[in-house]
Amino acid sequence: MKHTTETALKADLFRELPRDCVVSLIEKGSVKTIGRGASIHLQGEPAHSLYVILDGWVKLYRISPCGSEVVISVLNRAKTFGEAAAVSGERFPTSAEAVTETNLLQIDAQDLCHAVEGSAVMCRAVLSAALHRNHALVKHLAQIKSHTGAQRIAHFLLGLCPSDTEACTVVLPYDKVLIAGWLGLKPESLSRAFRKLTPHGVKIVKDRAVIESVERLLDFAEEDPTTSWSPKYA
Amino acid sequence: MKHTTETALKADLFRELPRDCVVSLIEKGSVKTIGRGASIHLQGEPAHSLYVILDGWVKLYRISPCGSEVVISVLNRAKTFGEAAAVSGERFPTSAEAVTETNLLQIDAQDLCHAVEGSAVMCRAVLSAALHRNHALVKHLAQIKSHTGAQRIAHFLLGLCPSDTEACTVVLPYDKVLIAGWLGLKPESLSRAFRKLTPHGVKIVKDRAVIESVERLLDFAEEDPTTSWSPKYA
DNA sequence: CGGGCCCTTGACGTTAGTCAAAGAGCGTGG
DNA sequence: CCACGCTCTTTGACTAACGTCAAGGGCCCG
Repeated sequence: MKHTTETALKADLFRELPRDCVVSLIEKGSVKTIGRGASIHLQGEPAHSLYVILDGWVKLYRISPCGSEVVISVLNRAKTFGEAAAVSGERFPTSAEAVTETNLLQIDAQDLCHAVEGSAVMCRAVLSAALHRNHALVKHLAQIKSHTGAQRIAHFLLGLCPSDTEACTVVLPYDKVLIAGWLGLKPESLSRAFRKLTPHGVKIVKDRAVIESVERLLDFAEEDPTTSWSPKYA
Repeated sequence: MKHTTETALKADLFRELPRDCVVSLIEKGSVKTIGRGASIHLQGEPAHSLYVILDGWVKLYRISPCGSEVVISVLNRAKTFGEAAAVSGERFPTSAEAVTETNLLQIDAQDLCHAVEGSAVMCRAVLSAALHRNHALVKHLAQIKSHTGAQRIAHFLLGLCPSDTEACTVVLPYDKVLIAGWLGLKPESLSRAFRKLTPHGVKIVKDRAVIESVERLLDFAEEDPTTSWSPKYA
Protein backbone atom coordinates (compact mmCIF):
# COMPACT_ATOMS: atom_id res chain seq x y z
CA MET A 1 0.00 0.00 0.00
CA LYS A 2 2.90 2.31 0.62
CA HIS A 3 3.76 2.10 -3.04
CA THR A 4 0.23 2.97 -4.08
CA THR A 5 0.25 6.05 -1.93
CA GLU A 6 3.57 7.19 -3.31
CA THR A 7 2.37 6.89 -6.89
CA ALA A 8 -0.91 8.61 -6.17
CA LEU A 9 0.86 11.50 -4.50
CA LYS A 10 2.60 12.20 -7.79
CA ALA A 11 -0.70 12.57 -9.63
CA ASP A 12 -1.17 15.89 -11.37
CA LEU A 13 -4.12 16.59 -9.12
CA PHE A 14 -2.25 16.05 -5.87
CA ARG A 15 1.39 16.92 -6.42
CA GLU A 16 1.14 20.55 -5.41
CA LEU A 17 -0.84 19.93 -2.27
CA PRO A 18 0.48 19.57 1.26
CA ARG A 19 1.14 15.90 1.77
CA ASP A 20 -0.84 15.30 4.92
CA CYS A 21 -3.94 16.85 3.47
CA VAL A 22 -3.91 14.33 0.66
CA VAL A 23 -2.73 11.13 2.28
CA SER A 24 -5.90 10.56 4.23
CA LEU A 25 -7.95 10.99 1.10
CA ILE A 26 -5.81 8.58 -0.86
CA GLU A 27 -5.96 6.01 1.87
CA LYS A 28 -9.72 5.99 1.75
CA GLY A 29 -9.54 4.89 -1.87
CA SER A 30 -9.47 1.32 -3.07
CA VAL A 31 -7.12 -0.21 -5.60
CA LYS A 32 -8.51 -2.11 -8.57
CA THR A 33 -6.79 -4.09 -11.25
CA ILE A 34 -8.70 -4.35 -14.47
CA GLY A 35 -7.97 -6.09 -17.72
CA ARG A 36 -7.46 -4.74 -21.18
CA GLY A 37 -10.72 -3.67 -22.77
CA ALA A 38 -12.64 -3.56 -19.51
CA SER A 39 -15.00 -0.67 -18.94
CA ILE A 40 -14.36 1.67 -16.00
CA HIS A 41 -17.39 3.88 -16.22
CA LEU A 42 -19.95 4.94 -18.77
CA GLN A 43 -20.85 8.31 -20.17
CA GLY A 44 -23.97 9.65 -18.48
CA GLU A 45 -23.52 7.71 -15.25
CA PRO A 46 -23.53 9.78 -12.05
CA ALA A 47 -19.90 10.49 -11.15
CA HIS A 48 -19.60 8.34 -8.06
CA SER A 49 -15.81 8.27 -8.07
CA LEU A 50 -12.56 9.89 -9.03
CA TYR A 51 -9.84 7.66 -10.47
CA VAL A 52 -6.08 7.83 -10.32
CA ILE A 53 -4.14 5.71 -12.78
CA LEU A 54 -1.40 3.86 -10.95
CA ASP A 55 -0.27 1.93 -13.97
CA GLY A 56 -1.44 1.29 -17.51
CA TRP A 57 -3.37 3.23 -20.13
CA VAL A 58 -6.96 4.41 -20.13
CA LYS A 59 -8.98 5.98 -22.92
CA LEU A 60 -11.86 8.38 -22.42
CA TYR A 61 -14.33 8.27 -25.26
CA ARG A 62 -17.87 8.99 -26.34
CA ILE A 63 -20.23 6.95 -28.41
CA SER A 64 -22.04 9.14 -30.89
CA PRO A 65 -25.73 8.60 -31.56
CA CYS A 66 -24.90 6.74 -34.76
CA GLY A 67 -22.71 4.32 -32.86
CA SER A 68 -19.20 5.41 -33.70
CA GLU A 69 -16.60 5.86 -31.02
CA VAL A 70 -14.80 9.17 -30.55
CA VAL A 71 -11.65 9.20 -28.45
CA ILE A 72 -11.50 12.26 -26.21
CA SER A 73 -8.39 11.59 -24.22
CA VAL A 74 -5.76 8.93 -23.60
CA LEU A 75 -4.20 8.86 -20.15
CA ASN A 76 -1.51 6.97 -18.30
CA ARG A 77 0.22 6.70 -14.94
CA ALA A 78 -0.32 9.49 -12.43
CA LYS A 79 -3.15 11.04 -14.39
CA THR A 80 -6.56 11.41 -12.80
CA PHE A 81 -9.99 11.53 -14.34
CA GLY A 82 -13.52 12.07 -13.16
CA GLU A 83 -12.54 14.58 -10.48
CA ALA A 84 -14.36 17.54 -11.96
CA ALA A 85 -17.62 15.69 -12.40
CA ALA A 86 -17.23 14.09 -8.98
CA VAL A 87 -16.98 17.32 -7.02
CA SER A 88 -19.84 18.92 -8.89
CA GLY A 89 -22.18 16.01 -8.46
CA GLU A 90 -22.58 15.75 -12.21
CA ARG A 91 -22.51 12.87 -14.62
CA PHE A 92 -19.43 11.63 -16.44
CA PRO A 93 -19.19 13.42 -19.78
CA THR A 94 -17.33 10.45 -21.28
CA SER A 95 -16.95 6.71 -20.92
CA ALA A 96 -13.64 5.27 -19.73
CA GLU A 97 -12.02 2.01 -20.69
CA ALA A 98 -8.69 0.36 -19.97
CA VAL A 99 -6.60 -0.12 -23.09
CA THR A 100 -3.95 -2.14 -21.30
CA GLU A 101 -4.06 -4.03 -18.05
CA THR A 102 -4.46 -1.20 -15.59
CA ASN A 103 -4.15 -0.49 -11.88
CA LEU A 104 -6.50 2.17 -10.65
CA LEU A 105 -7.04 3.92 -7.39
CA GLN A 106 -10.72 4.61 -7.00
CA ILE A 107 -11.73 7.39 -4.60
CA ASP A 108 -15.29 7.98 -3.60
CA ALA A 109 -16.85 11.22 -4.82
CA GLN A 110 -18.17 12.00 -1.36
CA ASP A 111 -14.74 11.70 0.19
CA LEU A 112 -13.39 14.06 -2.41
CA CYS A 113 -16.25 16.46 -1.79
CA HIS A 114 -15.54 16.51 1.90
CA ALA A 115 -11.88 17.13 1.26
CA VAL A 116 -12.73 20.01 -1.06
CA GLU A 117 -15.10 21.54 1.42
CA GLY A 118 -12.56 21.30 4.17
CA SER A 119 -9.72 22.81 2.26
CA ALA A 120 -9.43 25.74 -0.10
CA VAL A 121 -6.17 24.46 -1.56
CA MET A 122 -7.85 21.22 -2.50
CA CYS A 123 -10.57 23.12 -4.29
CA ARG A 124 -7.94 25.10 -6.16
CA ALA A 125 -6.20 21.90 -7.14
CA VAL A 126 -9.34 20.48 -8.68
CA LEU A 127 -9.96 23.76 -10.41
CA SER A 128 -6.48 23.83 -11.76
CA ALA A 129 -6.79 20.28 -13.04
CA ALA A 130 -10.02 21.21 -14.81
CA LEU A 131 -8.33 24.19 -16.37
CA HIS A 132 -5.48 22.13 -17.70
CA ARG A 133 -7.86 19.60 -19.13
CA ASN A 134 -9.69 22.46 -20.73
CA HIS A 135 -6.54 23.82 -22.20
CA ALA A 136 -5.59 20.42 -23.56
CA LEU A 137 -9.01 20.03 -25.15
CA VAL A 138 -8.77 23.44 -26.75
CA LYS A 139 -5.38 22.65 -28.20
CA HIS A 140 -6.53 19.30 -29.46
CA LEU A 141 -9.63 20.80 -31.01
CA ALA A 142 -7.51 23.40 -32.77
CA GLN A 143 -5.26 20.67 -34.13
CA ILE A 144 -8.14 18.62 -35.44
CA LYS A 145 -9.70 21.62 -37.08
CA SER A 146 -6.62 23.04 -38.73
CA HIS A 147 -4.11 20.31 -39.50
CA THR A 148 -4.14 17.38 -41.87
CA GLY A 149 -3.86 13.84 -40.59
CA ALA A 150 -0.17 13.64 -41.38
CA GLN A 151 0.51 16.87 -39.52
CA ARG A 152 -1.40 15.67 -36.49
CA ILE A 153 0.71 12.54 -36.46
CA ALA A 154 3.80 14.68 -36.67
CA HIS A 155 2.70 16.65 -33.60
CA PHE A 156 1.89 13.43 -31.83
CA LEU A 157 5.38 12.05 -32.50
CA LEU A 158 7.01 15.32 -31.50
CA GLY A 159 5.19 15.09 -28.20
CA LEU A 160 6.88 11.76 -27.61
CA CYS A 161 10.39 13.01 -28.35
CA PRO A 162 12.74 14.05 -25.60
CA SER A 163 13.02 17.80 -25.95
CA ASP A 164 16.68 18.26 -26.65
CA THR A 165 17.48 15.75 -29.35
CA GLU A 166 17.77 16.18 -33.07
CA ALA A 167 17.38 12.56 -34.15
CA CYS A 168 15.58 9.99 -32.10
CA THR A 169 13.57 6.81 -32.02
CA VAL A 170 10.35 6.75 -30.07
CA VAL A 171 8.14 3.85 -29.12
CA LEU A 172 4.48 4.22 -29.96
CA PRO A 173 2.80 4.08 -26.57
CA TYR A 174 -0.30 2.14 -27.61
CA ASP A 175 -1.70 0.39 -30.59
CA LYS A 176 -2.36 2.10 -33.88
CA VAL A 177 -6.10 1.68 -33.79
CA LEU A 178 -6.15 3.85 -30.69
CA ILE A 179 -3.67 6.36 -32.08
CA ALA A 180 -5.92 6.67 -35.10
CA GLY A 181 -8.97 7.27 -32.94
CA TRP A 182 -7.16 9.87 -30.89
CA LEU A 183 -6.02 11.73 -33.98
CA GLY A 184 -9.45 11.57 -35.56
CA LEU A 185 -8.54 9.13 -38.32
CA LYS A 186 -9.45 5.62 -39.37
CA PRO A 187 -6.69 3.01 -39.01
CA GLU A 188 -6.30 2.79 -42.79
CA SER A 189 -5.86 6.53 -43.07
CA LEU A 190 -3.37 6.50 -40.24
CA SER A 191 -1.33 3.90 -41.99
CA ARG A 192 -1.24 5.94 -45.17
CA ALA A 193 -0.57 9.17 -43.33
CA PHE A 194 2.44 7.55 -41.66
CA ARG A 195 3.88 6.99 -45.08
CA LYS A 196 3.45 10.64 -45.98
CA LEU A 197 6.00 11.39 -43.29
CA THR A 198 8.72 9.37 -45.02
CA PRO A 199 9.92 12.30 -47.16
CA HIS A 200 10.19 14.30 -43.94
CA GLY A 201 12.60 11.88 -42.35
CA VAL A 202 10.32 9.57 -40.39
CA LYS A 203 10.27 5.82 -40.66
CA ILE A 204 7.80 3.56 -38.89
CA VAL A 205 9.07 0.13 -37.97
CA LYS A 206 6.55 -1.95 -36.09
CA ASP A 207 5.77 0.04 -32.96
CA ARG A 208 8.72 2.40 -33.27
CA ALA A 209 9.12 5.67 -35.11
CA VAL A 210 12.60 6.63 -36.22
CA ILE A 211 12.90 10.37 -36.58
CA GLU A 212 15.86 11.69 -38.55
CA SER A 213 15.39 15.33 -37.67
CA VAL A 214 13.03 16.76 -35.11
CA GLU A 215 13.41 20.19 -36.62
CA ARG A 216 12.44 19.04 -40.07
CA LEU A 217 9.42 17.23 -38.69
CA LEU A 218 8.35 20.34 -36.80
CA ASP A 219 8.58 22.39 -39.97
CA PHE A 220 6.27 19.95 -41.66
CA ALA A 221 3.88 19.82 -38.72
CA GLU A 222 3.31 23.55 -38.68
CA GLU A 223 3.46 24.27 -42.35
CA ASP A 224 0.43 25.85 -43.92
CA PRO A 225 -1.39 23.10 -45.82
CA THR A 226 -2.04 25.62 -48.57
CA THR A 227 1.60 26.08 -49.39
CA SER A 228 2.58 22.46 -49.11
CA TRP A 229 1.56 21.32 -52.55
CA SER A 230 3.82 23.71 -54.42
CA PRO A 231 7.11 23.50 -52.60
CA LYS A 232 9.31 23.73 -55.72
CA TYR A 233 12.49 24.02 -53.67
CA ALA A 234 14.34 22.89 -56.78
CA MET B 1 -25.29 50.81 -13.21
CA LYS B 2 -28.27 49.06 -11.69
CA HIS B 3 -29.01 47.49 -15.04
CA THR B 4 -25.45 46.25 -15.46
CA THR B 5 -25.54 44.57 -12.11
CA GLU B 6 -28.83 42.90 -12.85
CA THR B 7 -27.55 41.47 -16.10
CA ALA B 8 -24.30 40.32 -14.56
CA LEU B 9 -26.14 38.55 -11.75
CA LYS B 10 -27.78 36.36 -14.35
CA ALA B 11 -24.43 35.16 -15.69
CA ASP B 12 -23.93 31.42 -15.63
CA LEU B 13 -21.06 31.91 -13.25
CA PHE B 14 -23.02 33.94 -10.71
CA ARG B 15 -26.62 32.86 -10.87
CA GLU B 16 -26.43 30.16 -8.24
CA LEU B 17 -24.54 32.24 -5.74
CA PRO B 18 -25.96 34.22 -2.84
CA ARG B 19 -26.60 37.67 -4.15
CA ASP B 20 -24.69 39.72 -1.63
CA CYS B 21 -21.56 37.67 -2.08
CA VAL B 22 -21.51 38.55 -5.77
CA VAL B 23 -22.71 42.12 -5.90
CA SER B 24 -19.60 43.60 -4.37
CA LEU B 25 -17.46 41.74 -6.87
CA ILE B 26 -19.54 42.90 -9.79
CA GLU B 27 -19.44 46.46 -8.61
CA LYS B 28 -15.69 46.44 -8.63
CA GLY B 29 -15.75 45.69 -12.35
CA SER B 30 -15.78 48.25 -15.10
CA VAL B 31 -18.05 48.37 -18.11
CA LYS B 32 -16.57 48.62 -21.57
CA THR B 33 -18.19 49.06 -24.94
CA ILE B 34 -16.19 47.75 -27.83
CA GLY B 35 -16.81 47.73 -31.53
CA ARG B 36 -17.26 44.90 -33.94
CA GLY B 37 -13.98 43.19 -34.75
CA ALA B 38 -12.13 44.67 -31.77
CA SER B 39 -9.83 42.41 -29.84
CA ILE B 40 -10.56 41.78 -26.16
CA HIS B 41 -7.54 39.74 -25.20
CA LEU B 42 -4.92 37.62 -26.88
CA GLN B 43 -4.02 34.00 -26.45
CA GLY B 44 -0.95 33.64 -24.25
CA GLU B 45 -1.48 36.89 -22.36
CA PRO B 46 -1.56 36.61 -18.57
CA ALA B 47 -5.20 36.39 -17.54
CA HIS B 48 -5.57 39.76 -15.85
CA SER B 49 -9.37 39.80 -16.01
CA LEU B 50 -12.59 37.90 -16.15
CA TYR B 51 -15.25 39.15 -18.55
CA VAL B 52 -19.03 39.04 -18.43
CA ILE B 53 -20.88 39.71 -21.66
CA LEU B 54 -23.66 42.19 -21.01
CA ASP B 55 -24.69 42.43 -24.61
CA GLY B 56 -23.40 41.31 -27.99
CA TRP B 57 -21.44 38.35 -29.32
CA VAL B 58 -17.87 37.34 -28.66
CA LYS B 59 -15.79 34.64 -30.29
CA LEU B 60 -12.94 32.78 -28.63
CA TYR B 61 -10.39 31.53 -31.11
CA ARG B 62 -6.83 30.41 -31.61
CA ILE B 63 -4.38 31.24 -34.33
CA SER B 64 -2.53 28.14 -35.42
CA PRO B 65 1.20 28.33 -36.15
CA CYS B 66 0.47 28.40 -39.88
CA GLY B 67 -1.75 31.44 -39.43
CA SER B 68 -5.25 30.06 -39.75
CA GLU B 69 -7.93 30.92 -37.26
CA VAL B 70 -9.77 28.23 -35.32
CA VAL B 71 -12.99 29.19 -33.54
CA ILE B 72 -13.22 27.57 -30.12
CA SER B 73 -16.37 29.10 -28.78
CA VAL B 74 -19.00 31.71 -29.59
CA LEU B 75 -20.65 33.40 -26.63
CA ASN B 76 -23.38 35.94 -25.97
CA ARG B 77 -25.18 37.76 -23.21
CA ALA B 78 -24.72 36.54 -19.64
CA LYS B 79 -21.86 34.25 -20.55
CA THR B 80 -18.50 34.70 -18.89
CA PHE B 81 -15.02 33.90 -20.10
CA GLY B 82 -11.53 34.00 -18.71
CA GLU B 83 -12.62 33.09 -15.19
CA ALA B 84 -10.77 29.79 -15.01
CA ALA B 85 -7.48 31.22 -16.20
CA ALA B 86 -7.95 34.26 -13.97
CA VAL B 87 -8.28 32.36 -10.71
CA SER B 88 -5.39 30.08 -11.53
CA GLY B 89 -3.03 32.87 -12.47
CA GLU B 90 -2.57 31.29 -15.87
CA ARG B 91 -2.54 32.67 -19.37
CA PHE B 92 -5.55 32.86 -21.64
CA PRO B 93 -5.72 29.69 -23.72
CA THR B 94 -7.52 31.55 -26.50
CA SER B 95 -7.88 35.00 -27.98
CA ALA B 96 -11.20 36.81 -27.71
CA GLU B 97 -12.77 39.20 -30.17
CA ALA B 98 -16.10 40.98 -30.42
CA VAL B 99 -18.10 39.90 -33.43
CA THR B 100 -20.78 42.53 -32.89
CA GLU B 101 -20.74 45.74 -30.93
CA THR B 102 -20.43 44.43 -27.42
CA ASN B 103 -20.85 45.58 -23.83
CA LEU B 104 -18.55 43.84 -21.42
CA LEU B 105 -18.12 43.88 -17.70
CA GLN B 106 -14.45 43.48 -16.93
CA ILE B 107 -13.53 42.21 -13.47
CA ASP B 108 -9.99 42.18 -12.22
CA ALA B 109 -8.43 38.77 -11.71
CA GLN B 110 -7.21 39.74 -8.26
CA ASP B 111 -10.66 40.74 -7.14
CA LEU B 112 -11.96 37.39 -8.31
CA CYS B 113 -9.12 35.60 -6.56
CA HIS B 114 -9.95 37.32 -3.31
CA ALA B 115 -13.58 36.44 -3.68
CA VAL B 116 -12.69 32.81 -4.31
CA GLU B 117 -10.40 32.67 -1.34
CA GLY B 118 -13.02 34.18 0.89
CA SER B 119 -15.81 31.92 -0.14
CA ALA B 120 -16.06 28.24 -0.83
CA VAL B 121 -19.28 28.63 -2.81
CA MET B 122 -17.55 31.04 -5.14
CA CYS B 123 -14.80 28.54 -5.72
CA ARG B 124 -17.38 25.87 -6.48
CA ALA B 125 -19.08 28.19 -8.91
CA VAL B 126 -15.90 28.73 -10.87
CA LEU B 127 -15.25 25.02 -10.82
CA SER B 128 -18.71 24.29 -12.04
CA ALA B 129 -18.34 26.80 -14.86
CA ALA B 130 -15.07 25.17 -15.88
CA LEU B 131 -16.74 21.79 -15.87
CA HIS B 132 -19.54 22.94 -18.11
CA ARG B 133 -17.09 24.50 -20.50
CA ASN B 134 -15.25 21.24 -20.50
CA HIS B 135 -18.36 19.30 -21.23
CA ALA B 136 -19.24 21.63 -24.07
CA LEU B 137 -15.79 21.23 -25.55
CA VAL B 138 -16.01 17.47 -25.33
CA LYS B 139 -19.34 17.45 -27.09
CA HIS B 140 -18.13 19.79 -29.76
CA LEU B 141 -15.00 17.75 -30.32
CA ALA B 142 -17.08 14.61 -30.68
CA GLN B 143 -19.26 16.35 -33.25
CA ILE B 144 -16.34 17.54 -35.29
CA LYS B 145 -14.75 14.13 -35.25
CA SER B 146 -17.80 12.07 -36.11
CA HIS B 147 -20.24 14.09 -38.18
CA THR B 148 -20.15 15.52 -41.67
CA GLY B 149 -20.44 19.24 -42.24
CA ALA B 150 -24.10 19.03 -43.13
CA GLN B 151 -24.85 17.07 -39.98
CA ARG B 152 -23.02 19.58 -37.83
CA ILE B 153 -25.11 22.33 -39.36
CA ALA B 154 -28.21 20.32 -38.61
CA HIS B 155 -27.22 20.08 -34.94
CA PHE B 156 -26.44 23.75 -34.90
CA LEU B 157 -29.88 24.60 -36.24
CA LEU B 158 -31.57 22.20 -33.86
CA GLY B 159 -29.84 23.98 -31.02
CA LEU B 160 -31.52 27.18 -32.14
CA CYS B 161 -35.01 25.69 -32.28
CA PRO B 162 -37.46 26.08 -29.44
CA SER B 163 -37.75 22.61 -27.96
CA ASP B 164 -41.40 21.83 -28.47
CA THR B 165 -42.10 22.74 -32.05
CA GLU B 166 -42.30 20.59 -35.12
CA ALA B 167 -41.83 23.24 -37.78
CA CYS B 168 -40.09 26.51 -37.14
CA THR B 169 -38.07 29.36 -38.55
CA VAL B 170 -34.90 30.37 -36.76
CA VAL B 171 -32.70 33.39 -37.25
CA LEU B 172 -29.00 32.71 -37.72
CA PRO B 173 -27.43 34.47 -34.76
CA TYR B 174 -24.28 35.71 -36.51
CA ASP B 175 -22.81 35.81 -39.96
CA LYS B 176 -22.07 32.75 -41.99
CA VAL B 177 -18.33 33.18 -41.97
CA LEU B 178 -18.39 32.76 -38.23
CA ILE B 179 -20.83 29.87 -38.33
CA ALA B 180 -18.49 28.18 -40.77
CA GLY B 181 -15.51 28.72 -38.49
CA TRP B 182 -17.40 27.40 -35.51
CA LEU B 183 -18.46 24.28 -37.37
CA GLY B 184 -15.00 23.69 -38.75
CA LEU B 185 -15.82 24.53 -42.35
CA LYS B 186 -14.85 27.13 -44.91
CA PRO B 187 -17.60 29.55 -45.95
CA GLU B 188 -17.83 27.92 -49.38
CA SER B 189 -18.30 24.51 -47.84
CA LEU B 190 -20.89 25.87 -45.45
CA SER B 191 -22.85 27.28 -48.30
CA ARG B 192 -22.82 23.97 -50.12
CA ALA B 193 -23.60 22.02 -46.97
CA PHE B 194 -26.67 24.20 -46.39
CA ARG B 195 -27.92 23.07 -49.75
CA LYS B 196 -27.56 19.43 -48.73
CA LEU B 197 -30.18 20.05 -46.07
CA THR B 198 -32.83 20.98 -48.62
CA PRO B 199 -33.99 17.37 -49.16
CA HIS B 200 -34.37 17.13 -45.38
CA GLY B 201 -36.81 19.99 -45.20
CA VAL B 202 -34.58 22.99 -44.50
CA LYS B 203 -34.51 26.17 -46.54
CA ILE B 204 -32.07 29.00 -45.97
CA VAL B 205 -33.35 32.45 -46.83
CA LYS B 206 -30.91 35.23 -46.08
CA ASP B 207 -30.23 34.95 -42.37
CA ARG B 208 -33.17 32.70 -41.62
CA ALA B 209 -33.51 28.94 -41.69
CA VAL B 210 -36.97 27.54 -42.32
CA ILE B 211 -37.28 24.07 -40.85
CA GLU B 212 -40.19 21.97 -42.03
CA SER B 213 -39.78 19.18 -39.53
CA VAL B 214 -37.52 19.17 -36.52
CA GLU B 215 -37.86 15.44 -36.22
CA ARG B 216 -36.77 14.80 -39.77
CA LEU B 217 -33.79 17.06 -39.33
CA LEU B 218 -32.80 15.24 -36.16
CA ASP B 219 -32.94 11.94 -37.98
CA PHE B 220 -30.56 13.29 -40.57
CA ALA B 221 -28.26 14.83 -37.98
CA GLU B 222 -27.72 11.59 -36.15
CA GLU B 223 -27.79 9.19 -39.02
CA ASP B 224 -24.72 7.07 -39.54
CA PRO B 225 -22.85 8.62 -42.49
CA THR B 226 -22.14 5.08 -43.72
CA THR B 227 -25.77 4.27 -44.30
CA SER B 228 -26.71 7.60 -45.80
CA TRP B 229 -25.61 7.04 -49.34
CA SER B 230 -27.76 3.98 -49.94
CA PRO B 231 -31.08 4.80 -48.35
CA LYS B 232 -33.23 3.23 -51.09
CA TYR B 233 -36.42 3.83 -49.12
CA ALA B 234 -38.28 3.08 -52.33
C1' DC C 1 -1.91 -25.85 -37.09
C1' DG C 2 -5.79 -22.74 -37.08
C1' DG C 3 -8.22 -18.66 -35.67
C1' DG C 4 -8.13 -13.98 -34.20
C1' DC C 5 -6.46 -9.55 -34.26
C1' DC C 6 -3.65 -5.87 -35.91
C1' DC C 7 -1.83 -3.67 -39.60
C1' DT C 8 -1.15 -2.62 -44.43
C1' DT C 9 -2.41 -2.03 -49.33
C1' DG C 10 -5.30 -1.20 -53.33
C1' DA C 11 -9.34 0.63 -55.66
C1' DC C 12 -12.90 3.69 -55.36
C1' DG C 13 -16.29 7.17 -53.56
C1' DT C 14 -17.40 11.07 -50.62
C1' DT C 15 -16.28 15.24 -48.25
C1' DA C 16 -14.22 19.37 -47.88
C1' DG C 17 -10.66 22.92 -49.34
C1' DT C 18 -8.79 26.03 -53.17
C1' DC C 19 -9.07 29.29 -56.68
C1' DA C 20 -11.64 32.25 -59.38
C1' DA C 21 -15.62 34.77 -60.48
C1' DA C 22 -19.86 36.80 -60.03
C1' DG C 23 -24.26 38.25 -57.64
C1' DA C 24 -26.57 40.54 -53.55
C1' DG C 25 -26.97 43.89 -49.89
C1' DC C 26 -25.50 48.28 -47.97
C1' DG C 27 -23.56 52.58 -46.75
C1' DT C 28 -21.17 56.62 -48.72
C1' DG C 29 -20.51 60.42 -51.43
C1' DG C 30 -21.45 62.77 -55.59
C1' DC D 1 -31.35 59.36 -56.44
C1' DC D 2 -27.81 56.79 -58.35
C1' DA D 3 -23.16 55.09 -58.93
C1' DC D 4 -19.52 53.19 -56.47
C1' DG D 5 -17.02 50.33 -53.53
C1' DC D 6 -17.25 47.27 -49.89
C1' DT D 7 -18.25 42.91 -47.64
C1' DC D 8 -20.84 38.75 -47.43
C1' DT D 9 -22.41 34.97 -49.90
C1' DT D 10 -22.99 31.80 -53.57
C1' DT D 11 -21.42 28.97 -57.57
C1' DG D 12 -18.43 26.29 -60.62
C1' DA D 13 -14.42 23.52 -61.65
C1' DC D 14 -10.79 21.19 -59.81
C1' DT D 15 -7.85 18.96 -56.21
C1' DA D 16 -6.60 17.07 -51.81
C1' DA D 17 -7.90 14.56 -47.77
C1' DC D 18 -10.21 11.03 -45.78
C1' DG D 19 -13.49 7.06 -45.42
C1' DT D 20 -15.17 2.54 -47.16
C1' DC D 21 -14.84 -1.99 -48.80
C1' DA D 22 -12.18 -5.82 -49.69
C1' DA D 23 -8.21 -8.55 -49.51
C1' DG D 24 -3.98 -10.23 -47.71
C1' DG D 25 0.17 -10.68 -44.58
C1' DG D 26 2.24 -11.04 -40.00
C1' DC D 27 1.87 -12.30 -35.35
C1' DC D 28 0.32 -14.30 -31.05
C1' DC D 29 -1.94 -17.77 -28.59
C1' DG D 30 -4.62 -21.66 -27.87
